[in-house]
Amino acid sequence: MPIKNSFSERCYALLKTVPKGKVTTYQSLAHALGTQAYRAVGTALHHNPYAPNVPCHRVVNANGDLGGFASGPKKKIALLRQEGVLVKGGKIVDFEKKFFNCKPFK
DNA sequence: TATTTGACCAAGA
DNA sequence: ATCTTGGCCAAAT
Repeated sequence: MPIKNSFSERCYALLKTVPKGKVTTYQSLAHALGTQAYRAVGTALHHNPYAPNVPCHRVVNANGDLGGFASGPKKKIALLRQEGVLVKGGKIVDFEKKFFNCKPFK
């Protein structure tokens, strides 16, 4: 019973569309999904049942801060670094350049 | 069904 | 600049 049309599933689907080397925000994801539930997005990603399949490390806070990560912030920084996104002092370097605004999800 | 919680955000002090 | 407060909405209990 694979296909579940829950809010979380939509988050993952949309998140998979974020290109490598870019980051998005919880707010952008939620807004693209047609809701204001930034927090619900965070909750969904924390569960993260599609672990490596979904690039949950590309999601950061709207103010350019690193945000959270289930396996610890170090891991998240390392993954971002591999994709060319640098993190300094818990902040995304050149956040505005790396930011990817999600398009509305059908 | 109701209450609580959370990988958030924005505004105020 | 930091800290507190209120608000948003889905998922878990």
